[in-house]
Amino acid sequence: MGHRKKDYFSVTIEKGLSILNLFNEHNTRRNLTEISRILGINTTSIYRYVNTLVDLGYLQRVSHSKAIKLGPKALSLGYQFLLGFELLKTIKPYIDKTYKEHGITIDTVLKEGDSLIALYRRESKATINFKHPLRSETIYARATGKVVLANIPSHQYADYILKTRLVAKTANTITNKDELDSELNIIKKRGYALANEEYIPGLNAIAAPLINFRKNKVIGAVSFDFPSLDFSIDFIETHFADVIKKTCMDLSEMITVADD
Amino acid sequence: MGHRKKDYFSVTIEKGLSILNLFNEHNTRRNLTEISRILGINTTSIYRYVNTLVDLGYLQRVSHSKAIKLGPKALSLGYQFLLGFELLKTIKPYIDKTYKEHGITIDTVLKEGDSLIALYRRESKATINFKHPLRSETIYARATGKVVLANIPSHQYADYILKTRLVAKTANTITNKDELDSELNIIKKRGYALANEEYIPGLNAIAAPLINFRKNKVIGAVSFDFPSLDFSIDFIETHFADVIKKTCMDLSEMITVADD
DNA sequence: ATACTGTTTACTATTATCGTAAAAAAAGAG
DNA sequence: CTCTTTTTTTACGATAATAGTAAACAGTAT
Repeated sequence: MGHRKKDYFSVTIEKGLSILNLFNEHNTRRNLTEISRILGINTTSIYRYVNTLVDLGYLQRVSHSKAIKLGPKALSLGYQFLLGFELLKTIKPYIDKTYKEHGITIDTVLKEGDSLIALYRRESKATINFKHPLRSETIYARATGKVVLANIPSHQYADYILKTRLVAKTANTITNKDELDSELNIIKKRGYALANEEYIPGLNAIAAPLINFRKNKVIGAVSFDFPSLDFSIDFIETHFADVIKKTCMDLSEMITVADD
Repeated sequence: MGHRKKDYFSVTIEKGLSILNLFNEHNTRRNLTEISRILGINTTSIYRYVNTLVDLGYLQRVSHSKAIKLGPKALSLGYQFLLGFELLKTIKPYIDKTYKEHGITIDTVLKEGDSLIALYRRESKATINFKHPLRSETIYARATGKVVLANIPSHQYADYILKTRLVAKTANTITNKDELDSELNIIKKRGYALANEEYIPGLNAIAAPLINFRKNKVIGAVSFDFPSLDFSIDFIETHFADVIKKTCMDLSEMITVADD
């Protein structure tokens, strides 16, 4: 019986990748025990896996220490992934063009389960560098997240809202489910979402959804981000609502065509 | 006996990663048989592995076709790798600063076995976009490669030159071993390498090595790239030799400290 | 010295994977 | 549309890879 998730699934590969996933911007170094503890896998197994990954060059031992860090192979695989990701290739030129036209910060995200994944970002020099995470779970607090939630099928939203606790990221985060409901209704109708410092203090945003028209499914969102000090929500809405709707409509068409 | 490379090495992980490695800028889609053929692994095994990677989100089936492409998990892992790679974090601010000061195209590469891996690149707007590969094997034809070769231990160079056939990338590529030898001697002495359209027609470059002083080992190189039409080799040498030497000296110090 | 924490090695039982073979599903040809 | 060819998916027994215990080893702190 074992605990194989299903047939034709390789648990070993899953474990190997879960190790690589432990390394990121905030955790550049880890040791065996730490990895073993986090993943709940026997030290000896971790030893074997890490050894393998070191041999292959994806990980590297830090000299004179037991710490392990990412190796050069990881770097080149990283670049390969970015360059080989079709959706990114499709949207990048268009985002770049829009960025040049308006000189604003543009954030593109992809829906993955109940999270958002950073797809591509261009930053206005004027903006303070707001640090968005690569993957964010608190999607109800972001313009991109709200516009995604507003466009998923209602049963899917019901599931989501049932298991999600609305935690305040800032003073403005919507933490009441009824309030979120009616906000999402408005968003769905008008085709874009606004976020008034709901995610990060000092950050205002407007977002519209990316839709695969063939499957009639929301797959992500695009947002324009502004420092709230210089750009009020009203100003953003009057000046950028049409732009972002147009941007997302164009991108959605490109995506639908590219996605077969 | 099997064919385990050694104990404490997981063949399965190696295979899983070799599949992911097949996807890149030029090959965004592949099918099972293709993967099986390239890697020389049984179709059924590939089926299991690909299934796993699809389940985990690293790969994605293209709808209404048997093709497979990279999935969102691959994208986020890609970003994670770039952000989590310590060396990149260390050198990036300095390269950015140098870029801003001089407004030239700067290429940073890492030595990995007998290849060079792209570490970080800033491009001058003025330059035509020369497409450097992420990983290049013909290192004897590049300024960065030559400066690396000039600084590896002589026995290592002997090994390298024995197994390498010097193929002409352009009319100017050095394809004679004796000629390369004396060129490398000069490079070693003066501390920087010049490449006069040896790699890509129309591209001139000057490069200096990145050295880990503690281990006394060359780990990569930095080059400034110029369109040969506007920048002669002589001009580049007189104006940028000192700059690149200083740049690499500073970076080498940072690297030595950061690398424990 | 001694205890403590973390890494590496040795060694079998277990079970995941391999690989043959055959069924099913697509794709292509006529 | 039918037949052929190619590709994907399932089934299953043999085999070899991995898990995991236990113990040795290395490094660090007390």
